[in-house]
Amino acid sequence: MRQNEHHTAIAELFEKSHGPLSADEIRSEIGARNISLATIYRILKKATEEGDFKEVCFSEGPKRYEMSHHGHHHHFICIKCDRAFDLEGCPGKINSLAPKGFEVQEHDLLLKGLCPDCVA
Amino acid sequence: MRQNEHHTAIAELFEKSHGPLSADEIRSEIGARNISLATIYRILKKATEEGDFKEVCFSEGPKRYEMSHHGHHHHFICIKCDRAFDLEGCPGKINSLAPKGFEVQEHDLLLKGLCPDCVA
DNA sequence: TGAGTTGTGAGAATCGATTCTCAATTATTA
DNA sequence: TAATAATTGAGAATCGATTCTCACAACTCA
Repeated sequence: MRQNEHHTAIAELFEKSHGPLSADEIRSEIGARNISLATIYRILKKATEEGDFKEVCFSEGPKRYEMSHHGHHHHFICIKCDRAFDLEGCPGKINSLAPKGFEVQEHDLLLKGLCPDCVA
Repeated sequence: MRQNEHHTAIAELFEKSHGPLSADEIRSEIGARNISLATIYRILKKATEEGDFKEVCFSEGPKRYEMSHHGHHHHFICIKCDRAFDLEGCPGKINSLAPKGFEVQEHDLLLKGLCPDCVA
């Protein structure tokens, strides 16, 4: 596969994914024999710089990535299977939690618990 | 200093701090000549296990710690000086962002931007 | 086709954070 | 006090994540 194909394959993965994926998750999904981690990181870095993909950092674990054209949203992470899920919506007024003097530029919200698969 | 004194010194740091501190920040505050990182990590680990201190993980950077007797609250992190600050309050209903089937156990909220010192 | 360019895999190297090792120090106990 | 036990600092070792290296393979296009 060539760079563009890799890029496309990863973008397709994102589109059908429940949430952001880590380099390692991408590798497992694509199939370890078909792409090396180094290449995945190269694609991710390039696409992130170009604005196609977006980094999503959680408090623990590796960085994850998603398509950057998603609107503002938050995530749920399963404490059992470690998968991340997109959540729709965002409670307003979050930024007003900061006292005067602080200049809020963005906020992250992460819910943790069990995903439907792991609840069962 | 002996273990209890270290513990006490760190707890006092927390009490007068604006927010959670990393091992390295604790070291700078206490004074590098008086305590080694290894010892700080030892104290932090022990006190965390015993429930005195609590880990606070942000998406980037090292773990930070705070007194565990603080009530539920969130944090602000300054993108310039990297310091973390406690925020009071929490918008309710956050957990209801998760769709049916998800079992929410906790949530983290992090505001990012410039602290008063760095705005100036 | 062939010279030059670009992309690749595999594994080594690096990164920051944290933990481990171990000899030296300090406390505790008999 | 002497023997024993616990704690410490300094730096080495380790950790998972990511980046780098480099020989090789696959493109480009004249």
